[in-house]
Amino acid sequence: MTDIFIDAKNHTDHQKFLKGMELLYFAYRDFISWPDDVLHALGFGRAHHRILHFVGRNPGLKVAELLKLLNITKQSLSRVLSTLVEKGHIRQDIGAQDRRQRLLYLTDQGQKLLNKIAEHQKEHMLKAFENAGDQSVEGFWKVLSALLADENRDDILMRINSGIDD
Amino acid sequence: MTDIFIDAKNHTDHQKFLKGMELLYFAYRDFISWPDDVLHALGFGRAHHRILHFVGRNPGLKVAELLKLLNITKQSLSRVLSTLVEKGHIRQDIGAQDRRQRLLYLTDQGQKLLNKIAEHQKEHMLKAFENAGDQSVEGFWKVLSALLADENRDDILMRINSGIDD
DNA sequence: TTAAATATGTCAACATGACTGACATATTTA
DNA sequence: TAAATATGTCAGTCATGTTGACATATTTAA
Repeated sequence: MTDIFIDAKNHTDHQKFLKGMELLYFAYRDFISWPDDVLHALGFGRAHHRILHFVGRNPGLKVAELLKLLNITKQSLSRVLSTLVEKGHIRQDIGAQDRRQRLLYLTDQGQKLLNKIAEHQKEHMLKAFENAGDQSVEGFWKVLSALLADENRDDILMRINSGIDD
Repeated sequence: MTDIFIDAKNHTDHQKFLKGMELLYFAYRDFISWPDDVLHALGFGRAHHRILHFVGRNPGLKVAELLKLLNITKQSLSRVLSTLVEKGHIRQDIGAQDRRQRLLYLTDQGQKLLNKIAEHQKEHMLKAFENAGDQSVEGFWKVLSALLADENRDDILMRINSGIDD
């Protein structure tokens, strides 16, 4: 690919917009929609994966926090979360200070499932990062951070970066 | 935000993966899911938007090409495309060389609708690009290009870059 | 010239993951 | 003790995808 296709200065605003929009659409699609045998064999879908992911990343997450992260209603969450609890992938502990709260944790089984699911995506993304180079990865992060909704940005960046500087 | 949160060298592979994955998820979601009054008032959804977009970008697109771009079945496309044709936003011309083909074009009405829909997203993305800077935008494009599925990459990049060097 | 392949469209049934509205229970707070 | 809060559940709906079967018009190949 010749440089003209990457050099942002050679693009009009409208071309930048179209390119960003289309690349984001196709790349997101290709990244999330791989043949997901593991999940499907268990009767799970992407909604289950998302819950496993965020509970794995935030052990002790409260139901209300998960709802806010996923930006869905409790009725939507209920069906999906219930099956994960029933099948022993997620554990719900009663809150220590507030006994109304349910604190969510992955069970060992849930952790194993999550690891298995993530394998392919991890490989895919790290290969892309390697091909693009560290400087491009930093640009990728910067643009994505800027694309976040203003109301969400601080919250999300804090969550995402927690643990990086440990 | 201190530099440590952006410097890729300070991340382990697993941290890079998690950060890329979550940022991509949240940024994509925030970018596509704005309060879409214009579409909704007409009884249209995101599927309609996608068709308007790709037909607008590729005038004379064949149905088969659109199906391949969107990666959906013709049955799925049918419902959505039909309503767009019925309501006068898309025109289907019979192919000149091959009369079995239907070549898709936006009508003036369709073009107006698309412009209206794109307004907010264009503003959102260009503001993000401005905040991040041209160098980051180039990194953003590079990583997204690398994230495309290998089978799709050449095709998609050719489409996306067509018109940039005119 | 006819048979097969191709491009498109349509009917029907189903899956997933969202939504709204109404209501129930347990627990904490004012 | 009453109100607010955190969670859960029932029931119905919607948007968008899927598979399978079949129909029509047109082009291509034997």
